[in-house]
Amino acid sequence: MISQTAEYALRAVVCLAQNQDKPHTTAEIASWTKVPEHYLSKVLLALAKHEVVFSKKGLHGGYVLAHAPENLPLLNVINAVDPIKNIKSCPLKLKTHGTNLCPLHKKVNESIDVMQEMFRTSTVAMILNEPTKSIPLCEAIKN
Amino acid sequence: MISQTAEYALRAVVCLAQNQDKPHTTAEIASWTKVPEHYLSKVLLALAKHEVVFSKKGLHGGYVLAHAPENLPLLNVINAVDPIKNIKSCPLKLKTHGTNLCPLHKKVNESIDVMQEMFRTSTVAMILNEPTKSIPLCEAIKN
DNA sequence: AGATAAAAGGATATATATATCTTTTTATAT
DNA sequence: ATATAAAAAGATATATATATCCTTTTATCT
Repeated sequence: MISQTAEYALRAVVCLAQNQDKPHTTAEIASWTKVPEHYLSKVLLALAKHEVVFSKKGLHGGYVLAHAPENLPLLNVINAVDPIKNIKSCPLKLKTHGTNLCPLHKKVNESIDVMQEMFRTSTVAMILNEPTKSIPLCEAIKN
Repeated sequence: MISQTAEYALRAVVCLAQNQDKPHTTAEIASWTKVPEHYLSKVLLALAKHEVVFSKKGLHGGYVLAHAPENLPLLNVINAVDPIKNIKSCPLKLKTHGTNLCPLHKKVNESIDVMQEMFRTSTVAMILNEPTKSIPLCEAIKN
């Protein structure tokens, strides 16, 4: 339901949230998240453009989170790379429908709304703090 | 959130549900639903393979619904052409995670579940019967 | 049986998403 | 100032989804 690119973006952001000590390079993040490095570079670019992350150029540069994990909904991350878009008007371009969606498209739209709402109300902090055996991106397992 | 192909499939099925008098040809359905005819032909093939529709070959043939609209969840239509798949195991192939998803992938999976549930509990009949000004696929508007 | 209408199937084209590689620009530290 | 590390940008490749066209098979009617 979310694109591969959005999944990559989420991984990168979770990774940065787990390592807020200093900027991290694309290469580092790629290795941790198992995302193809040069593709990740584009993903991080998009995240920077949307101010989800902050990029620091030059020596000892890299990427850092632009917001505290508590203030960073997953939806913002997804929308930076692959926006979840509502249906605004009839996909069949039926003139009489226009912006008044028929039941079919209302239902499809409703599902999009629900999805947005789920990701809007889930922050990166929630992902980090949820009690679990499997730590995101890490082989380690809690006891 | 659902693919173009899934949208086409939904349109075709709603169209057949609105016209259950006799089999309808790919060309007819294409014209009503505004789906590219030759692409629709493949979509209908997939729907037939999954027994969502029934195909009748030869003269006066075409496609008919294989089930009453009341017994046809939208999910069945979508899954015939573009299955909504849950995440079964860690996308990073982390050995220690395996089938025990981390919070990030649990959340993503949860959103997939919700989506499935919405389309599972919505039937084609519900789409047809919902009171509305905009009738699916039709320019006509109710008063 | 023959003509015809329709689905089924195969081959190909186009567009979009995903991925890789190389060069350029920018900032930092010495 | 210079060297270096890093992001940014550009160009290209690959894969997948979407779309089109053409041929073959199947069923129906006269």
